Amino acid sequence: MKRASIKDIARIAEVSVATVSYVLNKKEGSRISEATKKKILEVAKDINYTPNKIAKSLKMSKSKLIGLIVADISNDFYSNIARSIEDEAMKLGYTLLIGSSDENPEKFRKLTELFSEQQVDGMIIAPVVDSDEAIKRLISEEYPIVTIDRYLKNVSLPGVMINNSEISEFICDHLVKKGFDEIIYVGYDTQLPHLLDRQDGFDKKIAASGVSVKRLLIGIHNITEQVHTQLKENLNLKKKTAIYFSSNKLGIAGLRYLNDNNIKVPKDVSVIAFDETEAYHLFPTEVSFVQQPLIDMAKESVKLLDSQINNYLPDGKRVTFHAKFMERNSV
Amino acid sequence: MKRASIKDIARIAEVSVATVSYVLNKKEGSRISEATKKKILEVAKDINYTPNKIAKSLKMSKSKLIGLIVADISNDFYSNIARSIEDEAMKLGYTLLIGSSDENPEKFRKLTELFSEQQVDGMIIAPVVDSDEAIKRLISEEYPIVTIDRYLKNVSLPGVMINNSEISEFICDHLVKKGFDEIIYVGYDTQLPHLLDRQDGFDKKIAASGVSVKRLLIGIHNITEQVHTQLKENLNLKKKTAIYFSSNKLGIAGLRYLNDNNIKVPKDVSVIAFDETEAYHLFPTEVSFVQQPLIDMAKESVKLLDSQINNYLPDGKRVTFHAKFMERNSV
DNA sequence: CTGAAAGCGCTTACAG
DNA sequence: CTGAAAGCGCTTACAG
Repeated sequence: MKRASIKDIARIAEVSVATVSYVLNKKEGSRISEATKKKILEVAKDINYTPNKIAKSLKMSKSKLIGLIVADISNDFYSNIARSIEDEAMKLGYTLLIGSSDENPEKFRKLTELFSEQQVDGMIIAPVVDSDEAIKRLISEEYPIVTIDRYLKNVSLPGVMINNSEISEFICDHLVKKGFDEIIYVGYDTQLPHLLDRQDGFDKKIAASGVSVKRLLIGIHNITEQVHTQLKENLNLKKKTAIYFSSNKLGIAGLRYLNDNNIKVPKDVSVIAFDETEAYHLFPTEVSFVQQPLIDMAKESVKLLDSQINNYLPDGKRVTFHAKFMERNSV
Repeated sequence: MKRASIKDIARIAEVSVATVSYVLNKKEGSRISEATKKKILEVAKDINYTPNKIAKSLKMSKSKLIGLIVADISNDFYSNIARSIEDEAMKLGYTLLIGSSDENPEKFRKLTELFSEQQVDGMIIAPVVDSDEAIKRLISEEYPIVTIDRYLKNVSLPGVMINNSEISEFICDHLVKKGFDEIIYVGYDTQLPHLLDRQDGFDKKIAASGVSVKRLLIGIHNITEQVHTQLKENLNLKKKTAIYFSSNKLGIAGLRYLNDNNIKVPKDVSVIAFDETEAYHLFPTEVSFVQQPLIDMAKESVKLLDSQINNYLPDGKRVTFHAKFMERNSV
């Protein structure tokens, strides 16, 4: 698997490696005769030359690699983000390294380390709980980073996110106005700021409304089982109830519970979920959901990273996108 | 963002870079005194040293990078595969580059080129139609490659796949035995061998059965719309009909059509789908489906690649996994 | 218009 | 037990 190098081209074309490099990189400044140019290009083609980007990276201290750390690439939400990031990154000439943290700070740290050792030019990350130290380490090394979806409480980093609190306020208001006896908030038992925001927005409005409320907080493992157990214990069909699922996983788990137990939506209970997934469309009733502008967020995250890499970004710029309530038939 | 190198460690610890390298790599052969060892490790920690894998890669001609080319990372099927590949790759010390081909041979070729220039140690690929040339190019460069999900007709490459033909035969038999008037096969209008196999298995059995059959072959773009149109035109509810959707995308599109048009499963029509997705569980009826052992396939693909990279694999080894029919309530 | 040379950060065979 | 040196495949300031 020994591949041709510019040295080989130089030898065969009887020029110096410098000249080869100039020609291959189409540098304008240095005028090379058309004759040698042509010869070099021919030889390159003949011997199937492909540049070694690793060597170039080493010399240039630029790898054109960016690292993406998500919680789990097999989660619809993140795989959709990854796809848009991939497209945008390619446009700007970057190749994408991907890793999943599983919400585990140790895995997260290892990924940052790995990516940093691979000399990625920057990282797009979805921080996990207790990842502050790993991130501070990156910052101290002046690593370009952009957060996506999530953000850090104590560190100001460029990033993209949605208006979590506001959209939850809106959803809560919407449900309150419909006159439910009880509203159930299904969220995670977590310290992730963006999820706390989601809950806070809801809490603020529900408190003001006086409507009866239950909060089911789910641990991040065995989500499906936990959601089932909690709903079983807490869902009272005698009351006119609405459930607000604050993530796609929670929504899917909850809808599955309703389906399995033959609970009709919106007849027996009303539902609003978070994030879009094809599954919502296959449910007996089309599910109303909160839609994040994933493509725009992903694209913006790459742009933010790219400007950081090229040093023309004011520190800590955070871009907030607006989530949209997509009303269907589940309320 | 200038990071410390072994040169810096050498200078501060007052030893040679060779010695630093030996210590950091814990080479046993060369005995270094405990004192210098300790000193070097201390200095390394003090100045926050992290190895530059790009430099190492260049020297060693091994990048510990592997490239994964799927059709679309935002497709559930591939993101699940990617996740398992990621886990297995990490275990073996590889980092994963990911790219989506969109079934486009030109994009596919670009990705192979990109990955090859980035000096990945090998690639796991889902070939697209007309990608033979790009792949032959890789082979001529003796690039370790493993195919996943799909395979090539004219080139013998190590890879993992399922028994596409057999499982379709099984599904067809199963439906024939249930005594349907008509069976509709929904597949792709494509030349991809593994999908043709899927269709061939079905065709073989349906021909022998004498049951009335329709084949709806869908182009790879605007799948949802096409499936809707085709089903609208071809689904005759007066006959006792079963539909076999031969991919997850087709299944989801088809089930959505049935849902939107209030067609009941299995009362009005019976359904079997391919691949697992959460969406199948949210459908009014639990959908019977063909399950591929994704995790095992993904793990095996990494192992195959790793053995190829390390040169202890007989050429062209192909591993066929057995898909499983998961019977639910949709027939 | 073209080339010799230094250097990016590593590893390792060799010498002492 | 330790170091000097070569080399992986590039780029580029400099000289001619």
